[in-house]
Amino acid sequence: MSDNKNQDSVTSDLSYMYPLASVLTYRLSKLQARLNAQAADLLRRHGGVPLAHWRVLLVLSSGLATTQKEIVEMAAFDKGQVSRIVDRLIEEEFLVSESDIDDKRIRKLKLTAAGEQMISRLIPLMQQRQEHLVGTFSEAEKKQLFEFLDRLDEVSGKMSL
Amino acid sequence: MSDNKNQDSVTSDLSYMYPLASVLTYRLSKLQARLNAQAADLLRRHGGVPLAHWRVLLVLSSGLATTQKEIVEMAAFDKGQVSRIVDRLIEEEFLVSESDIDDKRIRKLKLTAAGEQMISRLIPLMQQRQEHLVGTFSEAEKKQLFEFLDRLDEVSGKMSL
DNA sequence: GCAAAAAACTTGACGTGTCAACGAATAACG
DNA sequence: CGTTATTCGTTGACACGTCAAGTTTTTTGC
Repeated sequence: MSDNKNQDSVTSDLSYMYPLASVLTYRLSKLQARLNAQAADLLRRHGGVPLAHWRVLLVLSSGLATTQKEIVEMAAFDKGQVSRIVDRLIEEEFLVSESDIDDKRIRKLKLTAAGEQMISRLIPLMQQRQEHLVGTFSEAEKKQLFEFLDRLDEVSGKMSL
Repeated sequence: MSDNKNQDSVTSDLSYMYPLASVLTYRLSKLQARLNAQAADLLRRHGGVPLAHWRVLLVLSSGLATTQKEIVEMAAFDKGQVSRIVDRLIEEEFLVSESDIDDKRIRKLKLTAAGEQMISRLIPLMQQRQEHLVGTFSEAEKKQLFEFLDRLDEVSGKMSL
């Protein structure tokens, strides 16, 4: 009832100077923002953790990572951010760390019971959300969508101006 | 040569627990990150301003907004952020403001010569970038892509868990 | 072995984004 | 009118994200 409405007029208005792609990046960033807000909101309302913390916990819970380096590699997060988030998660007792015997640089990370509990409580919700998001896409459409994203990934990498 | 590689293994590894959509959000956020980095890099390398500042300047230069409120409406930015960015742009003398005679709450914003110059220097680059991004998409594909985004926008709005 | 390079993590600085509370000015309307 | 509601903008607080420099420990390679 207050601020931003008219998504439509925005894109069409700006488009006279940025025919498509700026509108594309605009659209993508708005979509991203909404998806993040939705996820963060879901996590908050169900007594969860901030979104970025959730993502870290999730990677750990999958068993695919036990160190910060692995988290960074798996999820393409920033290592600095991961370092700080892990600190917080340890403070909040969702994680414990022990230093590796063979390599004292490494923090081996493990979920606590509280951590496990939080994850298993929230995972079903997040899965429902995922279903909700892609539920309207047929298999063929999903495939196409991902192909588009692949192509955008590719061109978003190399550009030398 | 250092940190994150293997986009592929990431998505496929995580997908065992998050069949598609989590991968979708993952993919979108990575794509977003790359696009932003690309734009920010382009702006930085050509002596420009930070990305968010650029976006504000762009809306102003289009003539579609002359007040903060209008910027917020046009671009769906946060008004707090716009307030601070406008402050900085004024400090850096890309903008000037004068208070409206009829409504003393309002800051009427105008680009300075330096502001205009910066915009007109960077716009061609940004346009090239846009071309680069969507250049490989046919008209039909663009249409399809945008239809997908519309649909995702829609479901990303309403969800009550 | 030992110096140099690299790895794992930390820290600082800055930018981006969102939310909510607030102040000042204007508009609504009884 | 004058009170109340609304609007425009500011500010504080916090989460998120990126980059670069710095520490400690391990590896590499003479």
